[in-house]
Amino acid sequence: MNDFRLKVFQSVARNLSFTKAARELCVSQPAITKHVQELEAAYGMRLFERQGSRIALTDAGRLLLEHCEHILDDYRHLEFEMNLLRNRCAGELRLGASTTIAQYVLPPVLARFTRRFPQVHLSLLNGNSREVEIALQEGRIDLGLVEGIHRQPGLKYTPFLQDELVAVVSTRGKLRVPEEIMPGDLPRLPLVLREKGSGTLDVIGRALEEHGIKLSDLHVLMHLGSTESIKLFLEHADCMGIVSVRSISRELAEGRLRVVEVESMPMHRDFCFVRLQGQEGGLAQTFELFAMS
Amino acid sequence: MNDFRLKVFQSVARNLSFTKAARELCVSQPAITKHVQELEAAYGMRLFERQGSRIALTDAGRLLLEHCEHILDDYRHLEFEMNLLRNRCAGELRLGASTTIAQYVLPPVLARFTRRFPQVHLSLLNGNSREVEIALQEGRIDLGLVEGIHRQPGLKYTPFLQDELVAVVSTRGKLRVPEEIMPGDLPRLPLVLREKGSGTLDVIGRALEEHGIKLSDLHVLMHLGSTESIKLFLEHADCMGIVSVRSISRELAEGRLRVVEVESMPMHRDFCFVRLQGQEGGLAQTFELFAMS
DNA sequence: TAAAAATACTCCATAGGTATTTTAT
DNA sequence: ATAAAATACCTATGGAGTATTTTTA
Repeated sequence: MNDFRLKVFQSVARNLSFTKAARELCVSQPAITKHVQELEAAYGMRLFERQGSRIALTDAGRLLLEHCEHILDDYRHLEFEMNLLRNRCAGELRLGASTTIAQYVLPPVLARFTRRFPQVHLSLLNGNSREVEIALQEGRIDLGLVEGIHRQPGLKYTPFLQDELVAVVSTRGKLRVPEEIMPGDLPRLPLVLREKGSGTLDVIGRALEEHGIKLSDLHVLMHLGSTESIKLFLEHADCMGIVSVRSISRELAEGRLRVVEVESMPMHRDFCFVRLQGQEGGLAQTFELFAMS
Repeated sequence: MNDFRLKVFQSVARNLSFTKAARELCVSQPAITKHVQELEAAYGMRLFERQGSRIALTDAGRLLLEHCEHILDDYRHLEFEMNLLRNRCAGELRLGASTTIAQYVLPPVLARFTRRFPQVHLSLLNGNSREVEIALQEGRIDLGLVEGIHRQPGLKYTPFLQDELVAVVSTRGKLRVPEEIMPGDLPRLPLVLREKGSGTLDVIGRALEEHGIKLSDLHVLMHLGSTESIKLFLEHADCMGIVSVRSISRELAEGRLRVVEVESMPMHRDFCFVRLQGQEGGLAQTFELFAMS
C-alpha cells in the first residue's frame, strides 16, 4: 500500500468524481482511474458504485474511507513531528496569500501558530494568486496560499481547503429573490462582484460558461475591490453579490444576509499551498502541516 | 511513503540489524539499506547511529518507530476489516503448525478466534516445518505456521513472532551452573535436547557453528521428542535443556526452572505464516491478521 | 580477517503521461 | 452530443536483485 494511492481514494471519495480528484491532486484522470482500480483489485471489492457518470461509495468504500482518513492523519502527524525535530522552529516565515484566504481563513490559523511557535516571526504578503506565485519565484516569500486554478510549472501545489462561492442578498432590502434561482435568471438581476483579475470573478466566469452565459451578459452594477466592500454595499443596496461562504459566516449567523441557491451551478474552488519545487521541509512545511490539522 | 518501507524500518529498528531485517522480510540486504537511506533522505535526518556494525536508533528513529507501529497497526486493522467485509467468515480453515507453535503459541489464539468467529470450523495439523509446507503444497491445509528458516519457492512467508531458545536447569537439582556461561562451556555439560530433524535442534546447531562448535561435540544425554518431555525430565535429573522461552513461562514463574544465559550465543528464530503464493484473502488472511493483533 | 553495511550495476514492474474509445445522460 | 470514466500504449523512474567494495571490531 502506498499513501498517495490512499490520498487519491480519499479525494475521489470526497469529490465523488475521478476528474475532480485528478484536478485536486494535479494528476491525469487515467492515473486516478488506475489507482482506484488497483485498490479495488487489492481488496477484491468495488469501492465505488458506477452508475454511469454518477459514482457513489460502496460499503467497502465507506469502510476504506474511514481508515483512510485515520491513516493519512497519522502520516501527517508523523511528518509534522519529524519536521519539528529537524527544524529549530525559530526564525522567519514569509507567507503570501490571496485575498479571501488572507482575510477569512488565515487569521485564526496564524493565531494558533504563533501561540504554538512563539519563536517564529510570521509575515503575510497580500495579493492575487498570480502575484503570490511571482513573489514565491522571486524568493520574497517562503510559502503561498492561493486558489489553485492555474498551475505554474516549477511550483508544487498541495490541497488545503475547499471553498464555495454563493449568491447572497440582504435580508432587509426590497429586492425580491426566491430561495433558489436558475443560472438563466442571473443576467436579469443587479449584481455586485469582485474586480477583473480576481480569482473570485474567474470562478464565476467559468461556472457561467458551463451554462453558456458570459460575464458580459450580466447586469453588473459595480465591481468592488474586496469582499468586505461587497458585503457592506449589499446591506445598503437592493442587489445581489457573489462571495465566498467563508466570508459571510457572521452575517449569516446574525441574519443580515441570506444565501440564494443557484440551481446546478456550483462555484467551487480549491485553496492550495504553493511552494517552489524541491523546497521540502523547513518552517514552510511545518506551517503547512500545522494548518492542516 | 509506502508501507513496506515502514515495515523495513520497523524490522531494522527492532532487530537493530540490516541483515536480520533482510532475512525477516525475505529481501536482500542492499534493498534494506536502500529503503533506510530513502527514509533518511526523505526526513533529512539519520534514523540510525552507525557505529561500525553496531547500530542504534537516533531520536528521529525513535520518533519514527513510534508512529510506524501506529500506522502499521492501522493498516492491519484496515486489511482485517476489509477482509471481514469480503468473506462471509464461515466455513473451514485448516491450519498446520510446527510443534512449538502448535503447543505454546496457538492455543490462546485459537480460543480467541473461535470466540470471535464461531461459524468457522478450525482444524490443526501438527508436524515439523517441512511437513507443514508439503501439506500446504498438496492442498491439505490452508495456512501454515512454521519456523521460517528454509524458504521454499512458491510459498509466501509473512513474519509472525520472534522466538528465543534458552538453556534451562532445574532450580532444585544438584547441577552446579553459574548464571552465565560461555559457548565453550557447553560441551562439558550434560544436555537434553530435541530430536534430530526438529527445528529446535537446527537452530541450536547453527548457533553453535557460529562459535566453531559442532552438535557432535556436545555431551547429549538424551534426545527427546517433545519439549514437555524435556521439561519434565529436567525436573528429575541434573542436566541442562535447551528449549523455547515460550514453553517455560509457567515453570519460570513458579521458580521450578531457571535460565542459564549463554554469553553472545543468541538462539533466535522467527515464526512465520506460510501460504501458497497468490492465495490472497480468504479465511487464511483473516486468521493471520487476527493473530497479529 | 570476518561480518555487516554500503556501493555499483542491471533489469523489470509500476506509475505516470497522452491519445482514444466507451458509456450514459 | 457531451462529459466522465475506461482503455491502449508508451516512457521513465524506482525497487529489487547480484556482485563487489568498504569499514570496523
